[in-house]
This record gives sequence, C-alpha cells and structure tokens, in this order.
Amino acid sequence: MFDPVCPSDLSPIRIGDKWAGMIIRCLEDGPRRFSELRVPLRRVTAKVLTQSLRALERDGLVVRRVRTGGVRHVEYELTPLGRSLLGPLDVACAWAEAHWEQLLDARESASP
Amino acid sequence: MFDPVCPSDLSPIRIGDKWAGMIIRCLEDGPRRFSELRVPLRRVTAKVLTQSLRALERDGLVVRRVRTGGVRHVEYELTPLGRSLLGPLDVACAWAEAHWEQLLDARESASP
DNA sequence: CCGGATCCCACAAGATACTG
DNA sequence: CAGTATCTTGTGGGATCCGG
Repeated sequence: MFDPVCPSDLSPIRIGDKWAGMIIRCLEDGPRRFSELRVPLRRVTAKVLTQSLRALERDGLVVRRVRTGGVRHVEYELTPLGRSLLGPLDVACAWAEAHWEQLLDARESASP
Repeated sequence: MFDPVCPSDLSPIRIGDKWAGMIIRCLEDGPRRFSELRVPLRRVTAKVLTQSLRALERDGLVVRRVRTGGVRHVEYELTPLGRSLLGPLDVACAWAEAHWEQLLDARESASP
C-alpha cells in the first residue's frame, strides 16, 4: 500500500482524501508522531500531511495531542470513531487485492 | 442515499467518483436504461452521468449495450466485477448509517 | 520539530445549449 | 432517446519558502 508500485490509488474505493487511508493504517497500532508518519508517507509533503490530519481531526477520527516538554512533540491517535473505520478499510484492501488485475486488464483493453 | 437530506456525501468512504456508488446501487437489480437512471439521479446532469458511466465502463465494472430497434435504447448492466463491489458498498453504507451522527457532532463542535 | 503562507495547476463537476 | 460541445468554477493536491 505504501509502495509506489502498489496500485492502491487505482482502487475505486477510497476512505477520506488521498492519504487518509494510509494515515489510518499507520495509526492502527497506536499513537504516532508527525515525523514518524512521514517515514512511511515519504511522498507526501508536510503541508498536505497536515491538511489530511486536520481534516481527520475535524471529523473526530483522530486526536492531536501536543507534548510541550523541551522539544516540540505532537502525537496523533485514532479515536474510537476512527478505529471503526478499520473494518471498512480492510474490506477495501481485500477487494483491491482480489481484483486489481481485472481492473488493469479492463483498462488496458479499453485504451490501447 | 438519493435523498438530498441523506448525507451520503458526508461519509468518508467513497466508491469511484461522486455518483458511482449510487449508479451501482441503481443497477444492482438488473440492467437499466439511461433515462431510467436519470429518475433517481435527478440532480445529476446528463453529461456528468455519462462521464461516470463511461468511467465505470473503462474499469470493466459496467457494460453498455445499444439496442438499435427503431427507437434508440441504451442499457447499462453491472459486470461480475461490478457486482463484487456491492459487498464493500454495503459495508460503506452500514458504516455511514451507524456513525453519521457522531460525524456531525464532531464537525459542529469543531467549527461553531 | 511541526508546521503556516503563498502560489500554482490539473481536473472534477456543473450550467447551458445543441444534436443524430 | 441518449447523449455532445463549450464554458466556467471550485477545489484537491503539490512546490517552495518561511517561522515559532
């Protein structure tokens, strides 16, 4: 999913904006810092990542927590509502994995 | 889902473009003609509906069949691949129905 | 370390009018 | 009936630079 080769953006099923699905995946095992999120999400600029996180926060799917002890330290964590999306997310991933070859075949026979 | 009041576009889960989910729903009980689709999808212009249908066709989710017998007659039908999306679609609808109140609460407490 | 400010572009989506 | 043709607008996503 985080591999540029992996065609997760080819799937017709989307959760939130372009990166929200992957962000939620990154948070499923517990809170992560902003810079920790940037490691698997290398291809996202800081601004866009912030935008996505803010959108998730507005919808109550994620909480933002600022630890101001000496060094700046911001954590993001899934709320219960955010966790409730993990089920649908699994369904979406399973569908994509099962059918992406058919999708590719259909597209290339449609536009040679 | 087709009611303007129903907040299906509020859900973070989306299938295809803006109208694809509803189109697939309209086709789940069998083939439908273009003008039949326009009845429940009153708020979609013909152009946009055509665009969505063409996109679904390119991805192999829908087949377009022209019956040229006197009057023009075009039918759209789900392919097996398209039908395989009905499961994920149900999951998405179930999630939205179960959580849209929480979503609304989160949004209004975020931006008063 | 975690962003905000600014500028930019591509593309989705709609309004409107017209057609084989 | 089932679309096309044009035009316009809005917005998501990105590049780059700047700041507490």
